[in-house]
Amino acid sequence: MKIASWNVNSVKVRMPHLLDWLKSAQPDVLCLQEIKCLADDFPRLEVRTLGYHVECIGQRAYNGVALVSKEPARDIVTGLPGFKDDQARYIEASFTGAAGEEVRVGSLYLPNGNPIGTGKFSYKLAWMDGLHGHAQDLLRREIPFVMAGDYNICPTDDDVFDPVAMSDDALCQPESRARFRALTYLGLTDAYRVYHRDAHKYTFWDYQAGRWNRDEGLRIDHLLLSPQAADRIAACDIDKSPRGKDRASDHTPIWCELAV
DNA sequence: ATGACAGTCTGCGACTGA
Repeated sequence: MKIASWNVNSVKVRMPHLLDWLKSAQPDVLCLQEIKCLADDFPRLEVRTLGYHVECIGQRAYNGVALVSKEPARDIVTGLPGFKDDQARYIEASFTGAAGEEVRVGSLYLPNGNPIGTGKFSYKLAWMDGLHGHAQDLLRREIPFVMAGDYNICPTDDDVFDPVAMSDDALCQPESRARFRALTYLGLTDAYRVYHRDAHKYTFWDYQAGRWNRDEGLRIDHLLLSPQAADRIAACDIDKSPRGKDRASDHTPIWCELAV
């Protein structure tokens, strides 16, 4: 089962790239973030033409997350359980692997948190605490699950093109990183690091200052795997090709393959 | 250097993002 995550920065604008990527990459489940529209305005028909189902939670102009899947989603949950949130940042559902095994997949868009020292940063930390609590609940079920999305966290300085320039950024704060590590201490695995140990591998490049052309980016989109999912991981990589297109999102997809 | 991005709607400027 191929599971991917991509912050598309407006699903309407990115529709051609989204359709191209679904056709070429053939993910079983694609988690989208920043669809930036109401759920009713998601361009479902085009995606349906390729055989994919859509479940999403949206809002006007900002945020919004979706699950795009070959198989219909089951037991859908919208909003991070146990966390009162007026922003559309979480959706989760179950899918069935080839061997008939249930896999739970969450698509999350963690708050950016800038600038630090404001309510935006405390909201980010509270959201991460909520995610930690929900991960604990899912772990008790002992089923394979993947928490996929834009975490807005660079786990270490290796994940940042210029750690000094980013030292005051919410994406690199010790409090943000500690909470990301706490998820791994629960037993979750950063799928990318199972296969890739090298520094300076990115999933995001700012539109400004020629960051893409200079390969100056951030690794902020992550696939966190439960122990039962990590036991079945067969591959994981970042697909940089969509970022090089005209009118690209500032993020590019990350995907993993689970042998289920 | 009056610059150098890209989405959204309160829309032709402000807000948000990372």
